[in-house]
Amino acid sequence: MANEKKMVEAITPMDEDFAQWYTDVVLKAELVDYSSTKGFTILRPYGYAIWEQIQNLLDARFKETGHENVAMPMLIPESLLQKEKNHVNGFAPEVAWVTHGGSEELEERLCIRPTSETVFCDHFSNVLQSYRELPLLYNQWCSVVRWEKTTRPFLRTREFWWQEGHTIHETAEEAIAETELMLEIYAELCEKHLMMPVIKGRKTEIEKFAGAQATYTIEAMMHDGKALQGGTSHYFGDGFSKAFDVTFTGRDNKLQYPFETSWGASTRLIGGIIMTHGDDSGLMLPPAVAPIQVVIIPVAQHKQGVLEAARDLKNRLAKTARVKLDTSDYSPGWKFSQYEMKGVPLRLEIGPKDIEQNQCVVVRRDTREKVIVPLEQLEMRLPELLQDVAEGMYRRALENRSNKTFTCTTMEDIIYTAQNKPGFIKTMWCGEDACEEAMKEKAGLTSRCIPKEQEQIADTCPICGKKAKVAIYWGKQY
RNA sequence: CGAGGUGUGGCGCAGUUGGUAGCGCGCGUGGUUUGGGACCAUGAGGCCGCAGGUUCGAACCCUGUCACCUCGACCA
Repeated sequence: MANEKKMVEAITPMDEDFAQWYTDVVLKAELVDYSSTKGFTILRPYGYAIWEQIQNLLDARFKETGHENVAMPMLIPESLLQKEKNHVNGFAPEVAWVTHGGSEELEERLCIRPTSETVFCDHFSNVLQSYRELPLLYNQWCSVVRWEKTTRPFLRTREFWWQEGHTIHETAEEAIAETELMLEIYAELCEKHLMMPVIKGRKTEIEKFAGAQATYTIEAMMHDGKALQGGTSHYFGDGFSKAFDVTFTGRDNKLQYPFETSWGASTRLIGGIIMTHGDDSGLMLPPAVAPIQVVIIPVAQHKQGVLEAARDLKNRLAKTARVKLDTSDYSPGWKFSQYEMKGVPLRLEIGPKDIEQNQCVVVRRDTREKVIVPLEQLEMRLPELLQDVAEGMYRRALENRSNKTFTCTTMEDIIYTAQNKPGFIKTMWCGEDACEEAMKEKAGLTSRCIPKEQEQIADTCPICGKKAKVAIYWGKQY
């Protein structure tokens, strides 16, 4: 009977069907809703609030490192998009076009930005005069459109929200340093705030961004062993500058081309949080980005003094954490489940028994451990407990990644592992495109990244047998 | 874009040999409850995805079409 009731809103167990589990969590935690436009989703208040937390953390770091926010047009003339040929080839299959203004057909069709390198370059070419103005360190928060064939909330939608940084520098060294700095900032966001361990590395020629000289990435592993790219940082050299004729007068009074970077992180990170930390009870949010860090649930709230005590706690603790008090008429048990589903890191229960003893019960979302805390100690204990939850989340995520990372030195081993054990496969690689393509055909794996932290696993490439150049991660990606 | 599947109140579903739609959850109202998804009473809510066709009669049969989901190929 009680079971029947549970079934109604139950989340599909992860091990039964991970994809369905994901969809259930996303909808039941009220993060997104589908819209009437295929492939476009609505970020609901709770989902958007998580994004705002991520924005705040990233934006602060961008500002600290000298970047300025700007807003660029969302429509790009076709001729502009065509200027860099690798770039346009990479994006052409997935751009949406505006062909009419009102009832008038446009002379030149306009693409809805899939990314804004071209617009930034065009602008840079208009404003840049002298080396004295460099570097220009710009960022914008916006949404972009890519006409994906199949879509999933957060992971692959036709419109997604992100930030895209675009910078130009006087020298290649400076631009490369910028690319690396931004990758570090993304890694720091993931590791310190989202509690997602990531592998920093470089993309192969095949996997790199259209038009880039080098693409850097942070790769995280989801609970099911698949990879998710958490952010990318590209070094363009002067390729775009030349294509868009961005020039400045150098120190030597000669016309020069600046060196350029771009970097981005998107709402896909939220998908990463869900699939890294979630469990069969639903979402589990890292305290740093949880819109509600502590939910206060009064028990027997109609009894004398309970609501007053709960309100008092809420007011007091508002300075310590993001606190919500739920005084709705649902039963406490219902609220417990509800906020677990929504991933709130800590739950604070206060009822008549607690009030009598001047204490409350705090329950961790990650372990469900109950801690009795004297009311006067809350300001001290809550931050500690939030920290404990965060560390526990990181530890479990790291453990999952370790358990699902396999080192292979032969093709047989790679194929067997790829077919039987979801996760990352680490091997040596000769650096040839042909071997990378063979990996896809034979093992169904794509390269994730050439990790920054290199190690010598073997001397030869397991695919062709020739001398190996680097260690590389393979996997299946979202 | 290939292969498969599903469209019936907000959600999940039932609907027999064709006879004009029902259940659970949720939602509203009143009351009793409250330490792991409470209970009683009462109420609102449905062009059966859409368009044709067959038939005296279609949620059900036929044709077409659209949307969504899953799996592949492509991507943050």
